[in-house]
Amino acid sequence: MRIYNTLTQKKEEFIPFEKNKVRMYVCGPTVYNYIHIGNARPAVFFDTVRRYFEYRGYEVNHVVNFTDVDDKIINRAIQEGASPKEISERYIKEFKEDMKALNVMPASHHPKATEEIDSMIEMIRVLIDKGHAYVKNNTVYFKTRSFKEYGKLSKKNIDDLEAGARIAVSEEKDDPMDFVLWKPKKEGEPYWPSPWGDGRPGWHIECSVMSSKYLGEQIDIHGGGEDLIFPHHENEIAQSEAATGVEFARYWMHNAYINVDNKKMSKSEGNFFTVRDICKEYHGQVIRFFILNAHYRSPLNFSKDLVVAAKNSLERIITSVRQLDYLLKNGGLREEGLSDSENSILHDADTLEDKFNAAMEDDFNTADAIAAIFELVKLANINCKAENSRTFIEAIRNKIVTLCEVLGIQTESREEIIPEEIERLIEERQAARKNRDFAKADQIRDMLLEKGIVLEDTREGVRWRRR
RNA sequence: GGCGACAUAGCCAAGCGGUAAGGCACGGGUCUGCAACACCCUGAUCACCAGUUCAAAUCUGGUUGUCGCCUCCA
Repeated sequence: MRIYNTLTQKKEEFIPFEKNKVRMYVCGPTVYNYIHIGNARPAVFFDTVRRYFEYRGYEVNHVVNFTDVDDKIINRAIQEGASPKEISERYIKEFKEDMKALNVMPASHHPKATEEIDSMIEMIRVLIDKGHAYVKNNTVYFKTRSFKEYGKLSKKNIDDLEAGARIAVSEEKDDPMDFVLWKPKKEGEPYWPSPWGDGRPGWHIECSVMSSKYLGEQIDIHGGGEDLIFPHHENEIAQSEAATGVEFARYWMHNAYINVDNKKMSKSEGNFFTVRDICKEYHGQVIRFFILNAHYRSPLNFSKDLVVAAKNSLERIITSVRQLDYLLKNGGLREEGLSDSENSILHDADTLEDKFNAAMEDDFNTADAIAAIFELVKLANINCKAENSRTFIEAIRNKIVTLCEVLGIQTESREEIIPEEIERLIEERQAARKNRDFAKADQIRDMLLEKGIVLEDTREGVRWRRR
């Protein structure tokens, strides 16, 4: 298994701290709004990473935090006349709903920043004790220059940063690059007591703390969007390694953005599409498929046309599985074992499975993995007939379904039982067709189409599906 | 100014030194009463220039263009 590590800018062999176990932390959302399609990318991608590891027999401890105290949440609360807690709780709920639509499994742990304040205070205290942080006016700052390796992830050096700094230099800080670990309370904002006065934690300290609490001081993989590299992840490294003295995370994985018109999409730009809105028109599976169809480190453009293309593309896989299910149910398949030619085809299918695995082993090349699935689909479409053996059809079908499932793509027919009404109409239409009463046959087909039922006359009989 | 990424057929997208995966769309055909599904056929020398090499989309240098980080942000 090879993973591209932002830290070394190279693909590296994955060697976990503990054999067959993966400790993975992925920065989660600040919960003040519905998530947009760009936020969906890391969620879907790292969920796929987790699924792949599990498929390969690893035990994955996957942590995704909720940043539930933050300026944006507070602003939103003021706007809506609600409390920050109401806002964050509402959007945590909505986030989980979107995850469900995208078929993203709940993480092993979903810690909330506001429930980990004690641990944050503890870590800040350690940093002060070790001389990596200082207090001024009830504010605690991290002393960036005290951490010699600062900049090792983002490949920046402090002097360059200061030269190009665009922020007004706070006269309070010893150095412009120092960042806040604890900030004092402001009127009307949530606060917690601390040795440095009432206040709340800075953003970066949250992740350092939640990561070490749920995964230990050292983790295998730390993930997130590439915009988090600096300053967020750089600061996390500084805090964690300054506090513990050991390497924080071995593999840093960052996904590229989803763009609109080749421009970054972000909440602050306002050029974004929420997952919720897209799901009104397209199944969450389509979005998931759209995301996985490109390599996670390549920028991906979003547009309706591209989603439609993804939908049609995914439909091809689903149709194939539906046909196989149809054969298994209605095909009158041979019950004896495999013929020589079937064995040979199954061998080809195994080769494609190997291709799928090799693609995933190579830094999670989901695009290549999907290509392997399509080749498998073609193999099935060409070779799977009613004359085949049940064992054969089942083997092919299960292979496609399993590989799709590794990517979190569901192919199972949603409806197993044909409602009697539809079944009756299909029979009626078949009778009409037999009598060459095509007008009546078409009338029934149109009627069902209006109800969202598409009929397909195959050699093995009539198949139907929902639009 | 510093750091980084990218440029492959109409579109999306793999490729990581050995002679261009896969998908969508278009067109032609087979199947079908018609349709849908499926199948077959059809398409690129990889932004440009120079170099390294027996061999480059893949390595090096340069040019052009696009984007991102350096400020909350997936």
